[in-house]
Amino acid sequence: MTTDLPFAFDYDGEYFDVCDTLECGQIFRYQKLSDDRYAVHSRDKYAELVTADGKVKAYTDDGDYFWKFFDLDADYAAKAARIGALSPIMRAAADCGKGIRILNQDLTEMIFSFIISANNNIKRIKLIIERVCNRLGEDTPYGKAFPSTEAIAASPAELFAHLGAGYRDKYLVATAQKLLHYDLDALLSMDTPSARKELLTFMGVGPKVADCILLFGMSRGDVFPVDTWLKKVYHAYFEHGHKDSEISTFFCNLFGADAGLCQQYLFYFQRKYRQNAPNTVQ
DNA sequence: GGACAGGTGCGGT
DNA sequence: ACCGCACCTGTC
Repeated sequence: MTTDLPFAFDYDGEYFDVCDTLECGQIFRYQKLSDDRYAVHSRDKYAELVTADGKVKAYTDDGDYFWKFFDLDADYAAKAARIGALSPIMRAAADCGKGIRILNQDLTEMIFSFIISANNNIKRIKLIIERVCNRLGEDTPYGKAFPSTEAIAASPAELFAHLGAGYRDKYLVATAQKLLHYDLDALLSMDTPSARKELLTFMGVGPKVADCILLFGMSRGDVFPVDTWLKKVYHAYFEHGHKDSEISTFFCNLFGADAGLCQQYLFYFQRKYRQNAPNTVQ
């Protein structure tokens, strides 16, 4: 245990699996310390989570923040039961991923993180974000904070290329400069379709990244990010009639307000049991 | 060495 | 509005 990190709360583990929650593609700033211990960074905050005897214990300076971060007020037993009742495949996916929580993360951090995630794999995304934080983030008692919009906007694009972001370098700077004079509270107050349309005007944000920002950074459960894994899921377990660009809408119509959690269950299910064809990302 | 995974921007239609 | 290609890095 990191020294002088206070105990904050514990939570029954049946519907809160730290490993499954952190490793299903919604967050990139975490480390596995051992089989039952994980470290998590969000903004300038830090927590360690220890799983033992069917319970998760959180150690952090800001228990309120991480309680909300892990969505612990929501009833995932009810959600998983409702989703599992939809079909045999959703039953299997919900049973497999019932420990997943949809994280409530920082909006700005999600925008930059998922721009980096585009056309990229989790291992490399984690590495690039870590380098960006080390280079531009403020010091905290437990490591670097996620960089400010100002710090990213003031950096030359070449810096991000040098840190491994490749051709996404200019997307980061362009979006940071746009956000300098942007009202994110207005974005947060929009309905989901309007906010999605607005996010699509950000450089480096397409349909998939916009849906990830809405789901993980704006607490919008009624979106369904479609990446290559979900395209495989669609063709393997659902239909064949839709073009790739229509798959997200198909799943949103099917799952409604639960679409985002259904996506996480299916993503995790596919990665856990069906990781034959695409990159085996670790 | 060469193919390919991984989403978005852009130019052409 | 839709389609096809370029883009960067890592892995097989």
